[in-house]
Amino acid sequence: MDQQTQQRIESRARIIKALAHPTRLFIVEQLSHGERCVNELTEMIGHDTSTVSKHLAVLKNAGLVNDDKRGLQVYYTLKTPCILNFLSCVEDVVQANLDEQLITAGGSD
Amino acid sequence: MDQQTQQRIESRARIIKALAHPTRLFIVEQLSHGERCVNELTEMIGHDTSTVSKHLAVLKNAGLVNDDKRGLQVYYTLKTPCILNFLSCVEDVVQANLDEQLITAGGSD
DNA sequence: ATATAATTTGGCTATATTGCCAAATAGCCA
DNA sequence: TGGCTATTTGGCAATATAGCCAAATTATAT
Repeated sequence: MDQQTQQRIESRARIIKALAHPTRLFIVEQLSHGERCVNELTEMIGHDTSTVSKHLAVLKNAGLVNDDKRGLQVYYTLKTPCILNFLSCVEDVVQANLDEQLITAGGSD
Repeated sequence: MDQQTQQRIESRARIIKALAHPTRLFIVEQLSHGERCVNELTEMIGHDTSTVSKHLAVLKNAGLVNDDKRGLQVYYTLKTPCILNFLSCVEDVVQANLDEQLITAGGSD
């Protein structure tokens, strides 16, 4: 594997990693409905504000969200709507896995 | 956040997590060109066979690949082609990030 | 200036992940 | 059976991640 391939793959992995956490997926889903400030997200998520803030920092670092400070609040928005298509693909996999489990469970043993 | 939402999101995160590693992304990319056995992948990746085998187990557990033992080899195939669309979206984000860095680097300071 | 509210940062512990080595397993062939 | 090859499994050490609390930062209003 040449170095260019390596780097390309690592860039991608960094972004996917940023999405690979339930809380951050939830945030992305919320932002797909419009901007949200840290406080709103924190209330929905039920973790410490600092934890939510750190998750947002991860998403921002990956280039997935933008932040916009207005007054005391910082409003976050989704930067890349195509992420949502990605998520619907992931949902297909979830469904396929469930179907398979049904088949496995229902099959002869 | 109700329990159903929680579970849905965790299912998704599990799958995304399986993709969130350079080696596993590389494997998925290779499999998009056709089936590969563990040995072939190991040679390309340059890690221990056991390491590659464990990465493959992660992908399999997430329902992303199938394995098929034929003789001594185990051949792995991609189970969900839509994953590739997902990756092309990720690539868009990579590009957007790069572009932004160029702008930032070139901007006035 | 002070008080208050929203957010971020630093620091800590607990847990999870990665990669290696060694050993176990599975299939083929003599 | 015994040897050989491909793959998986177990176990360990190093590193990364997540969450909490406390403290710092930023903006508003009195």
